[in-house]
Amino acid sequence: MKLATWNVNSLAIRLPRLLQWLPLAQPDVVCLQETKCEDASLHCAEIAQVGYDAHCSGQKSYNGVALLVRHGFGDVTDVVTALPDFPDPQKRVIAATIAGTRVVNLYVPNGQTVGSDKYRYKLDWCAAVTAWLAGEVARATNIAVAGDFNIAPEDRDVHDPLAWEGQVMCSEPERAVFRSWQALGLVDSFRLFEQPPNTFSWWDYRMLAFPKNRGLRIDHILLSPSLAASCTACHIDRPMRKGEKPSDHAPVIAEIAP
DNA sequence: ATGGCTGCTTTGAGCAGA
Repeated sequence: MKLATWNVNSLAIRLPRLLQWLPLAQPDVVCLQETKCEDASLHCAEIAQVGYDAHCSGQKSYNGVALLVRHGFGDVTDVVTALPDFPDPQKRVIAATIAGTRVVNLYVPNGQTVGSDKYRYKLDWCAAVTAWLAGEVARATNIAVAGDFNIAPEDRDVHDPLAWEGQVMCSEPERAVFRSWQALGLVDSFRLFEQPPNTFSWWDYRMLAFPKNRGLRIDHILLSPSLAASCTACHIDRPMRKGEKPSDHAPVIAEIAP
């Protein structure tokens, strides 16, 4: 399975790029975040034309997640679009069993600033995810948890660790969340392999951050031990951040042998 | 030191993102 995650920052704006990219990258499963559109506006027809079925949990203007599955890849069952015991109008999660692999797609809240109400919401939301994932991991041998985590797990995932020390996305409570998901047995697929230093998945639109490579690695694909054992590659599709109308995030792509 | 961009909004200046 070729599994990708990409925060598109508006599907409506990014649709041409998505439709170009799918046939080139040829992922089997894609986790999209920040679709920013209701389910009826997901352009399923155009996506189907390039060979993908879409399953989504969307809302107008903000948030929204979708799972794209390549035609013929396998059955899609047990679709879930909400966290149990955490009522939330914000659409940030979709999970499905795809060809026997449980795929969980997360758009973790941004958190704004440490100590803010939004930061509290981020930590509470993540705690609800942790409790839910424990059950998901126990039930499924093959499980992948992918998405925009809005957490840079280590200093090497940050262009300027001193400037970011203790800031949102790098704070200790957020990094503890990431480690608690690892403690469930999930493995950071990116770190299974030798990677170039200063490889990031997000760059601010401002401050010439991308040309200066002032970014963070906040988009992740975690794999159960079974999937990690057959994972042959993981990379960040940096060129997707270039050119006309890029998202501020680049896709992360993991390849898992059958 | 601040903000610097992009996308959204009952089309406007303001919010949100990270």
